[in-house]
Amino acid sequence: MPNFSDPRWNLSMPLSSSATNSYQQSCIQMTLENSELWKSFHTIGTEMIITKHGRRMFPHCSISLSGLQPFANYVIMVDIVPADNFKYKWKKKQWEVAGKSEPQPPFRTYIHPNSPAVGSQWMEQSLSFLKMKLTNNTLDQHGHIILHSMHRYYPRFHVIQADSPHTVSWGSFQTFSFPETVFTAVTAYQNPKITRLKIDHNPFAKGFREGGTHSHSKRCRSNKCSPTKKSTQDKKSICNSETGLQRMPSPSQSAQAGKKRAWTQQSLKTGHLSPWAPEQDSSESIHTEPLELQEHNYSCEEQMVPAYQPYRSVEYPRFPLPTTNRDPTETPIHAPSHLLSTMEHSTQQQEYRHSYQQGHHSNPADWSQYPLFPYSCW
DNA sequence: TCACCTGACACCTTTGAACTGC
DNA sequence: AGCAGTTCAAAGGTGTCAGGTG
Repeated sequence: MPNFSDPRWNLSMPLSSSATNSYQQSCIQMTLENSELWKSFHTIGTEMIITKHGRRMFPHCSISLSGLQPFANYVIMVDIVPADNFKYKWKKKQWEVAGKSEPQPPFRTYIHPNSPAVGSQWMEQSLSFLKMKLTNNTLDQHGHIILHSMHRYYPRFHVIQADSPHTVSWGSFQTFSFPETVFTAVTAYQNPKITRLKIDHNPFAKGFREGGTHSHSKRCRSNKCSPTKKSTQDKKSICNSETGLQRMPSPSQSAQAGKKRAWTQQSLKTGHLSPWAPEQDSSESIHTEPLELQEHNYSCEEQMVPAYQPYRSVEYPRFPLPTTNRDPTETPIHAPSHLLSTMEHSTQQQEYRHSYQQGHHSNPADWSQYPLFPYSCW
Protein backbone atom coordinates (compact mmCIF):
# COMPACT_ATOMS: atom_id res chain seq x y z
CA MET A 1 0.00 0.00 0.00
CA PRO A 2 1.62 3.21 -1.05
CA ASN A 3 1.91 5.87 1.48
CA PHE A 4 0.09 8.82 -0.01
CA SER A 5 1.10 11.11 2.76
CA ASP A 6 4.59 10.69 1.44
CA PRO A 7 5.56 13.94 -0.21
CA ARG A 8 6.79 11.95 -3.18
CA TRP A 9 3.21 11.15 -3.98
CA ASN A 10 2.40 14.76 -4.30
CA LEU A 11 2.74 16.22 -7.68
CA SER A 12 5.56 18.56 -8.10
CA MET A 13 3.43 20.96 -9.98
CA PRO A 14 4.46 24.53 -10.28
CA LEU A 15 2.23 27.11 -8.80
CA SER A 16 0.02 28.77 -11.23
CA SER A 17 1.00 32.17 -12.37
CA SER A 18 -0.98 35.17 -11.48
CA ALA A 19 -4.28 35.56 -13.18
CA THR A 20 -3.33 39.09 -13.88
CA ASN A 21 -1.12 37.90 -16.67
CA SER A 22 -1.72 40.20 -19.55
CA TYR A 23 -2.31 37.31 -21.89
CA GLN A 24 -5.12 36.02 -19.82
CA GLN A 25 -7.96 36.31 -22.27
CA SER A 26 -10.61 34.45 -20.42
CA CYS A 27 -11.23 32.36 -17.37
CA ILE A 28 -11.44 28.88 -18.74
CA GLN A 29 -12.64 26.34 -16.26
CA MET A 30 -12.07 22.63 -16.56
CA THR A 31 -13.89 20.00 -14.57
CA LEU A 32 -12.81 16.42 -14.17
CA GLU A 33 -16.05 14.61 -14.79
CA ASN A 34 -15.44 11.35 -12.97
CA SER A 35 -13.29 12.76 -10.25
CA GLU A 36 -14.90 10.69 -7.51
CA LEU A 37 -13.97 7.55 -9.36
CA TRP A 38 -10.47 8.86 -9.88
CA LYS A 39 -10.22 9.64 -6.21
CA SER A 40 -11.31 6.20 -5.17
CA PHE A 41 -8.53 4.80 -7.32
CA HIS A 42 -6.11 7.43 -6.14
CA THR A 43 -6.57 6.56 -2.49
CA ILE A 44 -5.41 3.04 -3.29
CA GLY A 45 -2.80 4.04 -5.83
CA THR A 46 -4.03 4.11 -9.38
CA GLU A 47 -2.45 1.66 -11.78
CA MET A 48 -2.89 1.77 -15.54
CA ILE A 49 -2.16 -1.23 -17.70
CA ILE A 50 0.05 -0.55 -20.67
CA THR A 51 0.40 -3.14 -23.41
CA LYS A 52 2.30 -3.51 -26.62
CA HIS A 53 -0.79 -2.86 -28.72
CA GLY A 54 -2.16 -0.11 -26.52
CA ARG A 55 -4.60 -0.18 -23.67
CA ARG A 56 -7.30 2.31 -22.82
CA MET A 57 -7.19 4.04 -19.49
CA PHE A 58 -9.59 3.21 -16.73
CA PRO A 59 -10.81 5.42 -15.28
CA HIS A 60 -10.60 7.30 -18.51
CA CYS A 61 -10.14 11.03 -18.78
CA SER A 62 -13.41 12.86 -19.09
CA ILE A 63 -13.64 16.59 -18.67
CA SER A 64 -16.00 19.45 -19.18
CA LEU A 65 -15.13 22.98 -20.09
CA SER A 66 -16.54 26.40 -19.52
CA GLY A 67 -15.39 29.93 -20.03
CA LEU A 68 -14.41 29.40 -23.65
CA GLN A 69 -15.23 31.98 -26.24
CA PRO A 70 -18.34 30.56 -27.92
CA PHE A 71 -17.32 31.28 -31.49
CA ALA A 72 -13.59 30.77 -31.27
CA ASN A 73 -12.06 27.51 -32.42
CA TYR A 74 -10.22 25.38 -29.92
CA VAL A 75 -8.10 22.28 -30.07
CA ILE A 76 -8.12 20.09 -26.98
CA MET A 77 -5.23 17.80 -26.39
CA VAL A 78 -3.81 15.54 -23.72
CA ASP A 79 -0.34 14.40 -22.97
CA ILE A 80 0.96 12.31 -20.14
CA VAL A 81 4.03 13.40 -18.27
CA PRO A 82 6.09 11.88 -15.48
CA ALA A 83 4.93 12.75 -11.99
CA ASP A 84 8.42 12.33 -10.62
CA ASN A 85 11.79 11.00 -11.66
CA PHE A 86 11.65 7.63 -9.93
CA LYS A 87 11.12 4.11 -11.03
CA TYR A 88 8.99 2.00 -8.72
CA LYS A 89 8.63 -1.64 -7.84
CA TRP A 90 5.85 -3.52 -6.16
CA LYS A 91 7.27 -5.22 -3.14
CA LYS A 92 5.49 -6.78 -0.19
CA LYS A 93 2.16 -5.32 -1.16
CA GLN A 94 3.36 -1.79 -1.55
CA TRP A 95 5.15 0.45 -3.97
CA GLU A 96 8.77 1.24 -3.33
CA VAL A 97 11.18 3.42 -5.17
CA ALA A 98 13.41 1.25 -7.32
CA GLY A 99 15.80 3.87 -8.56
CA LYS A 100 15.90 6.69 -11.00
CA SER A 101 13.47 6.83 -13.85
CA GLU A 102 14.42 5.61 -17.27
CA PRO A 103 14.88 8.08 -20.11
CA GLN A 104 11.63 9.49 -21.36
CA PRO A 105 10.28 7.50 -24.33
CA PRO A 106 9.17 9.36 -27.49
CA PHE A 107 6.81 12.03 -26.31
CA ARG A 108 3.35 12.01 -27.79
CA THR A 109 0.16 13.96 -27.56
CA TYR A 110 -3.39 12.82 -28.05
CA ILE A 111 -5.60 15.33 -29.78
CA HIS A 112 -9.28 15.05 -29.05
CA PRO A 113 -10.83 13.69 -32.26
CA ASN A 114 -13.41 16.48 -32.37
CA SER A 115 -10.73 19.12 -32.61
CA PRO A 116 -11.00 21.75 -33.76
CA ALA A 117 -14.41 22.90 -32.65
CA VAL A 118 -15.87 26.16 -31.47
CA GLY A 119 -16.05 26.94 -27.79
CA SER A 120 -19.80 26.56 -27.62
CA GLN A 121 -19.50 23.01 -28.89
CA TRP A 122 -16.80 22.12 -26.41
CA MET A 123 -18.91 23.53 -23.60
CA GLU A 124 -22.06 21.82 -24.78
CA GLN A 125 -21.19 18.46 -23.31
CA SER A 126 -18.43 16.81 -21.44
CA LEU A 127 -15.69 15.37 -23.59
CA SER A 128 -13.99 12.09 -23.00
CA PHE A 129 -10.62 10.77 -24.01
CA LEU A 130 -11.88 7.25 -23.88
CA LYS A 131 -10.07 6.19 -27.00
CA MET A 132 -6.68 7.34 -25.91
CA LYS A 133 -4.42 4.34 -25.47
CA LEU A 134 -1.28 3.73 -23.52
CA THR A 135 1.55 1.53 -24.69
CA ASN A 136 5.00 0.50 -23.59
CA ASN A 137 6.05 -0.10 -27.19
CA THR A 138 8.54 2.60 -28.03
CA LEU A 139 8.27 1.63 -31.71
CA ASP A 140 4.52 2.03 -31.69
CA GLN A 141 3.18 3.25 -35.02
CA HIS A 142 -0.41 3.77 -33.97
CA GLY A 143 0.10 7.04 -32.19
CA HIS A 144 -0.56 5.68 -28.74
CA ILE A 145 0.95 7.41 -25.75
CA ILE A 146 4.22 5.71 -24.90
CA LEU A 147 5.02 5.19 -21.22
CA HIS A 148 7.48 3.22 -19.16
CA SER A 149 6.19 0.52 -16.93
CA MET A 150 6.66 1.03 -13.21
CA HIS A 151 6.80 4.79 -13.60
CA ARG A 152 4.34 7.35 -12.35
CA TYR A 153 2.57 9.77 -14.66
CA TYR A 154 -0.30 12.17 -14.81
CA PRO A 155 -2.31 13.49 -17.75
CA ARG A 156 -2.24 17.15 -18.75
CA PHE A 157 -5.08 18.70 -20.65
CA HIS A 158 -4.37 21.52 -23.04
CA VAL A 159 -6.96 23.96 -24.31
CA ILE A 160 -5.57 25.73 -27.31
CA GLN A 161 -7.26 28.42 -29.25
CA ALA A 162 -6.55 27.43 -32.82
CA ASP A 163 -8.41 26.86 -36.05
CA SER A 164 -6.73 23.56 -36.72
CA PRO A 165 -4.44 21.09 -35.00
CA HIS A 166 -1.84 22.24 -37.50
CA THR A 167 -1.91 25.78 -36.23
CA VAL A 168 -1.87 25.18 -32.51
CA SER A 169 1.50 26.81 -32.25
CA TRP A 170 -0.12 30.12 -33.09
CA GLY A 171 -2.85 29.91 -30.51
CA SER A 172 -2.87 30.74 -26.86
CA PHE A 173 -3.24 27.76 -24.63
CA GLN A 174 -4.02 26.76 -21.09
CA THR A 175 -2.96 23.60 -19.38
CA PHE A 176 -4.86 21.77 -16.67
CA SER A 177 -4.08 18.75 -14.60
CA PHE A 178 -5.71 16.99 -11.68
CA PRO A 179 -3.73 15.51 -8.81
CA GLU A 180 -6.09 12.57 -8.44
CA THR A 181 -5.25 11.42 -11.95
CA VAL A 182 -1.72 10.41 -11.08
CA PHE A 183 -1.16 6.76 -11.88
CA THR A 184 1.54 4.13 -12.06
CA ALA A 185 1.98 2.50 -15.46
CA VAL A 186 2.18 -1.27 -15.18
CA THR A 187 2.12 -4.20 -17.57
CA ALA A 188 0.17 -6.29 -15.08
CA TYR A 189 -1.76 -5.18 -12.06
CA GLN A 190 0.25 -5.29 -8.89
CA ASN A 191 -2.24 -4.16 -6.29
CA PRO A 192 -5.21 -6.55 -6.05
CA LYS A 193 -7.32 -3.73 -4.62
CA ILE A 194 -6.98 -1.89 -7.90
CA THR A 195 -8.03 -5.00 -9.77
CA ARG A 196 -11.07 -5.32 -7.57
CA LEU A 197 -12.00 -1.68 -8.06
CA LYS A 198 -11.59 -1.88 -11.82
CA ILE A 199 -13.66 -5.01 -12.05
CA ASP A 200 -16.38 -3.35 -10.03
CA HIS A 201 -16.53 -0.27 -12.20
CA ASN A 202 -15.40 -1.19 -15.67
CA PRO A 203 -18.20 -2.63 -17.79
CA PHE A 204 -15.75 -4.55 -19.94
CA ALA A 205 -14.50 -6.37 -16.89
CA LYS A 206 -17.97 -7.48 -15.93
CA GLY A 207 -17.07 -11.04 -16.66
CA PHE A 208 -14.65 -11.03 -13.79
CA ARG A 209 -17.09 -9.80 -11.24
CA GLU A 210 -17.90 -12.14 -8.43
CA GLY A 211 -21.07 -14.03 -9.11
CA GLY A 212 -20.56 -13.51 -12.78
CA THR A 213 -20.15 -16.30 -15.21
CA HIS A 214 -17.11 -18.37 -14.87
CA SER A 215 -14.88 -15.99 -12.99
CA HIS A 216 -11.40 -16.54 -14.24
CA SER A 217 -10.08 -18.12 -11.10
CA LYS A 218 -12.61 -20.81 -11.65
CA ARG A 219 -12.44 -20.60 -15.38
CA CYS A 220 -11.07 -23.55 -17.19
CA ARG A 221 -8.39 -22.79 -19.67
CA SER A 222 -8.21 -26.38 -20.76
CA ASN A 223 -10.05 -27.84 -23.68
CA LYS A 224 -12.71 -29.22 -21.41
CA CYS A 225 -14.58 -26.01 -21.70
CA SER A 226 -13.55 -24.88 -25.14
CA PRO A 227 -12.29 -27.78 -27.21
CA THR A 228 -11.97 -25.62 -30.26
CA LYS A 229 -12.17 -22.00 -31.04
CA LYS A 230 -15.84 -21.28 -31.02
CA SER A 231 -17.70 -18.83 -33.13
CA THR A 232 -19.05 -15.83 -31.34
CA GLN A 233 -22.54 -17.18 -31.49
CA ASP A 234 -21.48 -20.55 -30.16
CA LYS A 235 -19.69 -18.90 -27.34
CA LYS A 236 -22.75 -16.88 -26.55
CA SER A 237 -25.02 -19.87 -26.49
CA ILE A 238 -22.65 -21.67 -24.18
CA CYS A 239 -22.50 -18.64 -22.00
CA ASN A 240 -26.24 -18.39 -21.87
CA SER A 241 -26.71 -22.00 -21.02
CA GLU A 242 -24.16 -21.71 -18.26
CA THR A 243 -25.71 -18.70 -16.67
CA GLY A 244 -29.25 -19.55 -17.42
CA LEU A 245 -29.59 -16.07 -18.75
CA GLN A 246 -31.09 -15.30 -22.04
CA ARG A 247 -28.90 -13.23 -24.30
CA MET A 248 -30.83 -10.06 -24.68
CA PRO A 249 -29.85 -6.63 -25.77
CA SER A 250 -28.97 -4.54 -22.79
CA PRO A 251 -32.02 -2.68 -21.55
CA SER A 252 -30.92 0.67 -22.78
CA GLN A 253 -29.25 -0.55 -25.91
CA SER A 254 -32.10 -0.16 -28.29
CA ALA A 255 -33.27 3.02 -26.78
CA GLN A 256 -29.77 4.35 -26.94
CA ALA A 257 -29.42 3.36 -30.56
CA GLY A 258 -32.68 5.02 -31.30
CA LYS A 259 -31.72 8.14 -29.46
CA LYS A 260 -28.42 8.28 -31.22
CA ARG A 261 -30.00 7.91 -34.59
CA ALA A 262 -32.60 10.53 -33.84
CA TRP A 263 -29.96 12.82 -32.55
CA THR A 264 -27.78 12.36 -35.59
CA GLN A 265 -30.64 12.92 -37.92
CA GLN A 266 -31.71 16.03 -36.12
CA SER A 267 -28.18 17.28 -36.24
CA LEU A 268 -28.06 16.66 -39.94
CA LYS A 269 -31.34 18.43 -40.41
CA THR A 270 -30.30 21.47 -38.52
CA GLY A 271 -26.93 21.42 -40.12
CA HIS A 272 -25.42 21.43 -36.69
CA LEU A 273 -23.65 18.16 -36.66
CA SER A 274 -22.08 18.00 -33.27
CA PRO A 275 -19.51 15.28 -33.28
CA TRP A 276 -19.82 14.33 -29.66
CA ALA A 277 -22.38 11.69 -29.24
CA PRO A 278 -20.51 8.53 -30.22
CA GLU A 279 -17.81 9.11 -27.69
CA GLN A 280 -20.21 9.99 -24.97
CA ASP A 281 -21.78 6.63 -24.80
CA SER A 282 -19.08 4.87 -22.96
CA SER A 283 -18.59 7.60 -20.51
CA GLU A 284 -22.26 7.50 -19.83
CA SER A 285 -21.91 3.93 -18.82
CA ILE A 286 -19.52 5.07 -16.18
CA HIS A 287 -21.72 7.86 -15.08
CA THR A 288 -24.50 5.43 -14.47
CA GLU A 289 -22.42 3.59 -11.92
CA PRO A 290 -23.82 3.92 -8.45
CA LEU A 291 -21.01 6.14 -7.42
CA GLU A 292 -21.82 9.56 -6.21
CA LEU A 293 -19.92 11.57 -8.69
CA GLN A 294 -19.50 14.95 -7.25
CA GLU A 295 -18.22 17.14 -9.95
CA HIS A 296 -15.59 19.62 -9.07
CA ASN A 297 -15.95 22.86 -10.76
CA TYR A 298 -12.76 24.71 -10.35
CA SER A 299 -12.71 28.36 -10.96
CA CYS A 300 -9.73 30.54 -11.45
CA GLU A 301 -9.95 31.65 -7.85
CA GLU A 302 -10.09 28.13 -6.55
CA GLN A 303 -7.06 26.86 -8.29
CA MET A 304 -4.70 27.50 -5.40
CA VAL A 305 -6.54 25.19 -3.03
CA PRO A 306 -4.22 22.23 -2.64
CA ALA A 307 -6.41 19.19 -2.19
CA TYR A 308 -7.77 17.77 -5.41
CA GLN A 309 -7.54 20.97 -7.24
CA PRO A 310 -6.39 21.10 -10.78
CA TYR A 311 -3.24 22.77 -11.68
CA ARG A 312 -3.77 25.36 -14.33
CA SER A 313 -0.79 26.73 -16.02
CA VAL A 314 -0.45 30.25 -17.16
CA GLU A 315 -1.92 30.92 -20.53
CA TYR A 316 1.10 31.35 -22.69
CA PRO A 317 0.90 33.11 -25.95
CA ARG A 318 2.40 30.94 -28.59
CA PHE A 319 4.54 31.78 -31.45
CA PRO A 320 4.57 34.41 -32.83
CA LEU A 321 4.63 36.52 -29.72
CA PRO A 322 2.02 39.22 -29.60
CA THR A 323 3.10 42.77 -29.20
CA THR A 324 1.68 43.22 -25.77
CA ASN A 325 3.26 44.26 -22.55
CA ARG A 326 5.06 41.04 -22.04
CA ASP A 327 7.80 41.11 -19.47
CA PRO A 328 11.01 41.22 -21.45
CA THR A 329 12.82 39.31 -18.75
CA GLU A 330 10.50 36.43 -19.16
CA THR A 331 12.00 33.39 -20.77
CA PRO A 332 11.35 33.41 -24.46
CA ILE A 333 8.90 30.83 -25.60
CA HIS A 334 10.14 28.91 -28.57
CA ALA A 335 7.75 27.81 -31.16
CA PRO A 336 7.15 24.09 -30.80
CA SER A 337 8.68 22.32 -33.68
CA HIS A 338 6.18 19.50 -33.86
CA LEU A 339 5.19 20.71 -37.23
CA LEU A 340 8.69 20.28 -38.46
CA SER A 341 9.55 17.04 -36.86
CA THR A 342 7.87 13.71 -36.74
CA MET A 343 8.09 11.22 -33.98
CA GLU A 344 11.33 11.71 -32.21
CA HIS A 345 12.63 14.71 -30.41
CA SER A 346 14.34 17.05 -32.71
CA THR A 347 17.12 19.38 -31.79
CA GLN A 348 14.64 22.20 -31.90
CA GLN A 349 12.34 20.43 -29.55
CA GLN A 350 15.15 19.90 -27.15
CA GLU A 351 15.91 23.57 -27.31
CA TYR A 352 12.32 24.35 -26.69
CA ARG A 353 12.22 22.02 -23.77
CA HIS A 354 15.46 23.33 -22.45
CA SER A 355 14.33 26.90 -22.51
CA TYR A 356 11.24 26.06 -20.55
CA GLN A 357 13.18 24.14 -18.02
CA GLN A 358 15.70 26.85 -17.53
CA GLY A 359 13.27 29.65 -17.52
CA HIS A 360 10.65 28.39 -15.16
CA HIS A 361 11.42 25.26 -13.28
CA SER A 362 14.25 23.21 -12.02
CA ASN A 363 12.46 20.05 -11.00
CA PRO A 364 13.23 17.35 -13.53
CA ALA A 365 9.72 16.02 -13.22
CA ASP A 366 8.33 19.40 -13.93
CA TRP A 367 5.65 19.58 -16.56
CA SER A 368 7.22 22.33 -18.51
CA GLN A 369 10.22 20.39 -19.66
CA TYR A 370 8.06 18.27 -21.89
CA PRO A 371 7.18 19.63 -25.26
CA LEU A 372 3.54 19.99 -25.89
CA PHE A 373 3.09 18.15 -29.10
CA PRO A 374 6.05 16.74 -30.90
CA TYR A 375 3.80 14.07 -32.27
CA SER A 376 0.15 14.19 -33.04
CA CYS A 377 -2.16 11.28 -32.80
CA TRP A 378 -5.06 11.35 -35.17
C1' DT B 1 14.52 -17.02 -7.03
C1' DC B 2 12.34 -13.04 -8.08
C1' DA B 3 10.15 -9.30 -10.54
C1' DC B 4 8.43 -8.07 -14.60
C1' DC B 5 6.67 -8.80 -19.40
C1' DT B 6 3.98 -11.11 -23.03
C1' DG B 7 0.49 -13.58 -25.57
C1' DA B 8 -3.51 -16.39 -25.40
C1' DC B 9 -7.76 -16.90 -23.53
C1' DA B 10 -12.82 -16.49 -22.17
C1' DC B 11 -16.16 -13.27 -21.30
C1' DC B 12 -18.10 -9.04 -21.82
C1' DT B 13 -19.87 -4.49 -24.08
C1' DT B 14 -20.27 -1.72 -28.02
C1' DT B 15 -21.23 -0.90 -32.64
C1' DG B 16 -23.57 -0.84 -36.81
C1' DA B 17 -26.00 -3.19 -40.43
C1' DA B 18 -30.05 -5.66 -41.55
C1' DC B 19 -34.53 -6.48 -40.61
C1' DT B 20 -39.43 -5.68 -39.10
C1' DG B 21 -43.57 -3.19 -38.20
C1' DC B 22 -46.14 0.98 -38.24
C1' DA C 1 -40.89 6.31 -48.21
C1' DG C 2 -39.62 7.37 -43.71
C1' DC C 3 -39.19 6.43 -39.04
C1' DA C 4 -38.55 3.79 -34.76
C1' DG C 5 -37.52 -0.28 -32.62
C1' DT C 6 -35.33 -5.00 -32.61
C1' DT C 7 -31.99 -8.50 -33.59
C1' DC C 8 -27.62 -10.22 -34.44
C1' DA C 9 -22.73 -10.77 -35.75
C1' DA C 10 -18.42 -8.75 -35.56
C1' DA C 11 -15.16 -5.93 -33.43
C1' DG C 12 -12.91 -4.67 -29.73
C1' DG C 13 -11.97 -4.14 -24.57
C1' DT C 14 -11.28 -6.52 -20.12
C1' DG C 15 -8.47 -9.07 -16.36
C1' DT C 16 -6.20 -13.53 -15.59
C1' DC C 17 -3.04 -17.00 -16.26
C1' DA C 18 1.08 -19.58 -17.67
C1' DG C 19 5.25 -19.26 -19.50
C1' DG C 20 9.23 -16.53 -20.88
C1' DT C 21 13.01 -13.33 -19.87
C1' DG C 22 16.71 -11.15 -17.45
